[in-house]
Amino acid sequence: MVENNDKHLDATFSALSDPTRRAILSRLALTDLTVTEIAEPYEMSLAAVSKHIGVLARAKLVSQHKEGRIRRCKFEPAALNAVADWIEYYQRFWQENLQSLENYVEKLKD
Amino acid sequence: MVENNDKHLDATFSALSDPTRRAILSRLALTDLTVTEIAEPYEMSLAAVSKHIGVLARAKLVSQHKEGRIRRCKFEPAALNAVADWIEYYQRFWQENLQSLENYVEKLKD
DNA sequence: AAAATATTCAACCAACTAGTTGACAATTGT
DNA sequence: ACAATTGTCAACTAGTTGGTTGAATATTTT
Repeated sequence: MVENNDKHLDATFSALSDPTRRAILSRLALTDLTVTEIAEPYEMSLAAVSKHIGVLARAKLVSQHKEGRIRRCKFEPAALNAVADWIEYYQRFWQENLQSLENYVEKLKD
Repeated sequence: MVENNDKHLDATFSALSDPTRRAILSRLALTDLTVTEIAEPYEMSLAAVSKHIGVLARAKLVSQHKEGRIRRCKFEPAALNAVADWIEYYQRFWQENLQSLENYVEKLKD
C-alpha cells in the first residue's frame, strides 16, 4: 500500500527541496549506485552523503539493498506519484487560467 | 520571465513541504483572500501566518495586491510549472518500469 | 588473524525554521 | 483628532537541518 498522508507528502517535498538530494536522484535515475559511488563527486563527507540518502530513503524515493558490505541504492519513482498528483490537482487552475485568457482573447475578436 | 534555476526549485519544494502552507494554497485556489481571512481558521498568531504567506510569496506561489489597508492574496499556479516539469521528467522512469513490467508479463504468455 | 573497505552511528556545531510577543506603520471609521 | 483594523517587523525561543569528526560494525581480502 502506498502511504499517501500529509506526513509522507511533507517528507517527499522536503527531501526534494535540497539540490544535493535532487542531484543524487538524477544519477540514481540512470543507474543503481553504492553509497561510496554516490558520494564520490561531492566534497562533503561520506557520512553527510549517507544522511542525505537516509532522507531520500525515509521519503521512499530510494531503496537500499544490502549486498555483502556494500549497499546498493535504487531510485524509486513510485514515490513521486503522491507529489505528482498533488501538483496536477493545482495545475488545473493554471489550465483554467489559460482557458480564461483564451476565452478573453477570443471575445476581443468579435 | 519565469525563474527556473535550482534556487527557485529549492524554494518551491521547500514552501510546499509544510502542511499549513499547502492548506493555505488549497483555500487560495478557490478564491482570493486577505491575510486575516487566511489566518482565521488557525490557532497560530497572525504574524506566523503572515510569515507563511511570505514563504509562499518568495516562491511566487502567491502574489499580494495591496487594497487600502488590506492585502489580498492570490494563488499563482504558474509557479508550479517548474516543479511539475521536474517531477514529470523523473516520472518517466516510473512509466518505463511499468512498461518493462508489461513487456515481461507479455513475454510470459508465449 | 589482521588489515582494509563500506557504511552507519553519536556527539557536536552553525544556520535555519516555525512559532511567540510587543511595538510599529498605514489606513479607515467615528 | 482619536480609535480601531490590517498587516509587518524585530527580538526572542525551541526544535530541526546539514554539515563535521571519530568511533563502531560488518564484511571482504590478504
